[in-house]
Amino acid sequence: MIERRDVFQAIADPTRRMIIHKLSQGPLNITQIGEDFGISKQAIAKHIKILSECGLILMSQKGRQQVCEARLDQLDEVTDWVTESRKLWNNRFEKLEQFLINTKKQ
Amino acid sequence: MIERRDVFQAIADPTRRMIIHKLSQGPLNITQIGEDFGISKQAIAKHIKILSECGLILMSQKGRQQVCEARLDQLDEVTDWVTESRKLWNNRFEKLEQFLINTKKQ
DNA sequence: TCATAAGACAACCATTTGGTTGTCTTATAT
DNA sequence: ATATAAGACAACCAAATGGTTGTCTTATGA
Repeated sequence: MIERRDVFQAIADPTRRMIIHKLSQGPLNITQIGEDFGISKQAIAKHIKILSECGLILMSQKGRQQVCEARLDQLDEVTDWVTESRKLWNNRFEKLEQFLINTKKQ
Repeated sequence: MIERRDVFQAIADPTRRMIIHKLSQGPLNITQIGEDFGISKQAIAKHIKILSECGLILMSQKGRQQVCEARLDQLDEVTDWVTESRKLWNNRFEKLEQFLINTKKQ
């Protein structure tokens, strides 16, 4: 099995997508993030760990609080892959056409 | 736990991303997709099932072959979410600014 | 015609995932 | 000064994931 724990896997979980959405509007600590979610603070902390491990959020200490800040540049990896796949997909007919031309030649 | 098995989860696996990449260039049957991957045909078939379940590929019978064709429109869901999050994130300073203005007023 | 290749179906397995609870440390606010 | 809130750390758990192998059915091509 190949190394996982990348941006794609990070945004695969709906809870983590909601966390990112929430943090997009400004930094929050772990307790604040946990509000509105029906899960324990520990569960949130685990999600935070995953998100920070792949660079989607930045942590900073502020007293006893752990402040989380979104850092969405890494999402480029996702849009890049989608764009690339879409590009290939849109060209798929050209490939077919080329094949038909080559076949006719013979 | 919330319902998973969506496009985000489908593209979370690197093998499935490679399958999509391969199919972006034209339809293939399951055996053909399996070539170059170091895993069993059955494993490939499982990935195909997941991808077709969330509409990223279309299946069609051709004799005893199962032909798979990419259908990447569903990836909009991903780009839409990324775009939306990015938009919020880019506006986060305006929010802060507004807060500071309101604070000064008092 | 008949061996064979394509793939469905099922059982199984180890690891990962997403969550829980409990204990411990340490800043903070009254 | 001290109760308390924030969160780290660890152990635990059920379910999901990504893979395997074996058997069975059925089109196909020599």
